[in-house]
Amino acid sequence: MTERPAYGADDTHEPAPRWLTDEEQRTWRAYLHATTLLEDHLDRLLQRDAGMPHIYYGLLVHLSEAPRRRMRMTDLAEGLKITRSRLSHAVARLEKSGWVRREECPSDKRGQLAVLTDEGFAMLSRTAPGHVEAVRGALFDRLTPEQVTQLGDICRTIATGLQPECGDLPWRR
Amino acid sequence: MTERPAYGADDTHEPAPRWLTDEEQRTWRAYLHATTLLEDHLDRLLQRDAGMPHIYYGLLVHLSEAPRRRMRMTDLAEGLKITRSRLSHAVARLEKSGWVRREECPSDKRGQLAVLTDEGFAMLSRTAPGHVEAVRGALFDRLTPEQVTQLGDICRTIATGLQPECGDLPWRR
DNA sequence: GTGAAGTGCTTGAGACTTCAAATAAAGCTC
DNA sequence: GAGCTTTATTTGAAGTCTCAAGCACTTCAC
Repeated sequence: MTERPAYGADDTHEPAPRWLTDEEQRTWRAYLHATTLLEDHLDRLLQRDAGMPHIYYGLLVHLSEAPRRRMRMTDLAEGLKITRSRLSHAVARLEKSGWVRREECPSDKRGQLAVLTDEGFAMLSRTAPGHVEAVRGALFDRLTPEQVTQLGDICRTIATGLQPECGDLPWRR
Repeated sequence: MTERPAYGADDTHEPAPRWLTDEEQRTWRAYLHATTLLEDHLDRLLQRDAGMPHIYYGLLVHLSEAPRRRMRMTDLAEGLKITRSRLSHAVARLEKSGWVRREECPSDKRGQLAVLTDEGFAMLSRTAPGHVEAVRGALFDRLTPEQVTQLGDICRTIATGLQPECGDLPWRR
């Protein structure tokens, strides 16, 4: 994607782009393939077993772990690393399915709480084992324990660098 | 997502699910956060600079490297790890923008070739340096060379396990 | 308090993805 | 070479995501 290309004819006076090395390039493509395939795979499985894409499923899991199984919309969006708008649409959809319910926030009249319903909880109970197996089968059963540690470190580094609050670093242009 | 949960009440006679360990769980969440944030980040940048999501950009790059800058639809879909249907829609959109053109396949009348236009090539030349910088800034400049190697190995392992042809392994249920 | 600015959340339109169904051309078998 | 199956691709509808407004409430400063 970001390779030292045949294009990028360097007759401008821009500073020469630091193209990716061969290894970086191979790694980048492997990353794109792995993440594309894994997301598709999990989406397909959860669509079949729970009738929703896996980000929606993650939303329900997140709620299930919150005190009283409810959270402010903004906190939920931050926890899931998605925009409020996307969350709003997602909750609307999950509300229609009956897995989530909205409640007014007592302390702030602008606020809304997303609440996991009993039906939602029951659905998680049913589908969680299958989902764990899918994640294991695609990821953890294929990696060595060292690789799991490495992947965790790498992902934390990437995620940290992309948190919204780091929004105006130079490479964000 | 796939944790040892409060739900999953184990009063059934199913085999006990192998819940994720703490470290696996942390790694899994870090993975989800990193991939979500990185995809959003690159999408936003490329939407701004090239007017398309980064998978479409990847499509153009892939074409730019092919002999005569053209490829059969099916090969392109496989190379990008996306479905033919998605590719079909994507090419239709890129055709409207003028970056890609379709051609009949001489050897197989069912076939179509996606061809990168000169305008598409020029657009890549313009935007590639910025895109490399974005990928570097978010990923390679933050990882050690060892981590880049590790990430490559890990992603290749994941991707290999999810190739379409491995479609009927037990954990795919 | 009152107005200005900020925060929390939703909405609608347009773009993208998925899934299932449709078309058209190969290839295979008798 | 006539059917049957398979392969290559497209289409349309339904669902999801993004972006830019929009509305309602809160906070801050005077």
